[in-house]
Amino acid sequence: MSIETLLEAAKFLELQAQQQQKAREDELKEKQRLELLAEQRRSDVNYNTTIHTNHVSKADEFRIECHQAPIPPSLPPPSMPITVIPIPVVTPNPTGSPTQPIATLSPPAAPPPAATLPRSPQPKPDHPPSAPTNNHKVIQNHLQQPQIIAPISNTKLQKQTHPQLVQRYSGSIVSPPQQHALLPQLGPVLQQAPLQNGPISRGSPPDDGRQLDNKKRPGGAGTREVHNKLEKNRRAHLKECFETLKKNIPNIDEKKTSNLCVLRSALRYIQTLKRKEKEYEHDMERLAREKIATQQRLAELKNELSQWMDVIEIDRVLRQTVQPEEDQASTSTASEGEDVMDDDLEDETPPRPQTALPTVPQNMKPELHKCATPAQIPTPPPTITTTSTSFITQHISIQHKAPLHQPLLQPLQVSPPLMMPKPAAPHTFTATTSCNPTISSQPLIPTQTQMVTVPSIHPTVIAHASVSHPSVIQAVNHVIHGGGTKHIAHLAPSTTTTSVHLAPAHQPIGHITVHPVAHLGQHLPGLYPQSMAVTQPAVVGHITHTLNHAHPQVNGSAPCQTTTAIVGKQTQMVTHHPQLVGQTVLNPVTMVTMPPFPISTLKLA
DNA sequence: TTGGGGTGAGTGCAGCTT
DNA sequence: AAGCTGCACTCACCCCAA
Repeated sequence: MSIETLLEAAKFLELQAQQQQKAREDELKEKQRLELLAEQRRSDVNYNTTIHTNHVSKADEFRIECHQAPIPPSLPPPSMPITVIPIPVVTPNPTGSPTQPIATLSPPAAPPPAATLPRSPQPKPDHPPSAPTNNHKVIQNHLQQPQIIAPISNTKLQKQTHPQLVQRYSGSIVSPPQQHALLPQLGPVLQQAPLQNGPISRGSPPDDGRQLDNKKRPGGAGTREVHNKLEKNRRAHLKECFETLKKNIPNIDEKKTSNLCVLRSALRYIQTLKRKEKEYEHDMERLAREKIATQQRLAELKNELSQWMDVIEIDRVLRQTVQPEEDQASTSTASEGEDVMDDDLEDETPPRPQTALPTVPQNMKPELHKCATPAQIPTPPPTITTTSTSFITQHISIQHKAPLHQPLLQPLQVSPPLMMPKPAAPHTFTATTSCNPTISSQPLIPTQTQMVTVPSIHPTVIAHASVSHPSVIQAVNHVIHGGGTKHIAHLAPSTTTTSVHLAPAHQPIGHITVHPVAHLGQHLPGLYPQSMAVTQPAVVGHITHTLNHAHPQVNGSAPCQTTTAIVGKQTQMVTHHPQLVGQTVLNPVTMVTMPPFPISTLKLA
């Protein structure tokens, strides 16, 4: 039996089926006309029918077959029904003897299968190519099932499943278990026999007989279909995970990266992160050690300074300087912007429109208003401009609350009003940044201000300083108000300057604020465009604290806003002691070398 | 055109759970 | 013991570079 004959038979059968179907449908109406059409078809639709069948999906074909199933009695038994070798017919043979397929192949043996599944014209075209052996025929029937199952499946799948399955099951097709394993993939129609019995027939003796050789559970709720679905999901999930991982890896090519590359990149990235983490830990340790050393140095310096100053002399100086304090401050800050501040201090009124240096009052305005009621905000004006946020945090918090056990790196607790920076002139940021530690002062610092302060001071240092000897402050004051003849003589080019703010006495610790003379650069841009104020906040804090407690009267009753105004009246205290300078600057990070300039001029300015 | 790499899919097997 | 799940193997297909 050649392929051509099979094809011919298939075409013939299909043609007959179509004819009969149409005839039955229209038999009553247009019987004669239908017959004429049928005649015409017979004459010219030979190829059309084949094409049509080829385009009809397998599922549809099988549906047609199912519909045609009851028809067979009326149909003449196809000469070559062998094309459809129903699996149930083949498989029931427990022995799995290959003789059965052969029997089905033989035309005489065809009728029994045809009874179960009547002639199907379509398989015929498929059959001949795969008909070399009986086994292949059986396989082909199996292989057709996937196509039937998923008519939507693209040709790729069909192509794929075909050779693969053929190859895999070429030698074991006869074995019932595998046939059974393939059954779940059968189309809805053909599955009817096995699938309808599938779960049910699992325990059925015939099925058991078929599954004897199957090590796996035969039917199970899973079967191949379910398992394949699960496997698909699993692979999809895997893919998703890879994509997620890929997204989380920086500097990785979005497109041309295989999973292997993703894994490698992820590994490298993780290693890099670990390295960085270690580096940061080392840095933290180093900084901690430096901080401790700095604290120790600071304590030593304070001790030396306290011993160095004569307490009696300091008291005398302080008494002398109590009254001249304000005068000197007002005189020393004769620059433009400080007129307003003086007015503020004296009148305790909101700053009037700026005259010469409008920016400064603008800076202070928000703070002045916010500090108008010291009771509400007992915080001193954050006049410290620094390049270190941590320093701001720690220093201000200490100034405000004077916690001796302030935790390291504790975020700054600043009242919301103070936290609000007010956009203003470039000078404004000076006060703003000092208030808001979140604003990194480093990039915001305008160049014209050129303020550099000692950034990192540990709270403990400040706390310690605040309770240390008042003689330090007195000595400083002595240096300043006492003419400074004695100590100013010691001024060196690299001078550290600090300014002391005198705040009202009723304010808590820190309302006498020691801050860098950053504003000095503002007030004296022409003189010292690059003037740097290097501050040792710890010492300063101590000084302020001591001053505050030692001479509350100097503050008078100026409210908070005046405190801010004092900025302009600040006593530009030049603390210059060779030891101090040489010893306090331990951490290069906290040190800013000042350009040499005449201290006397600076003080007078 | 061909070989290699990557990926999707099907399947078998083993371990675990019920 | 049956069922479920995950892993590994294999194959086919696609894409790309030589």
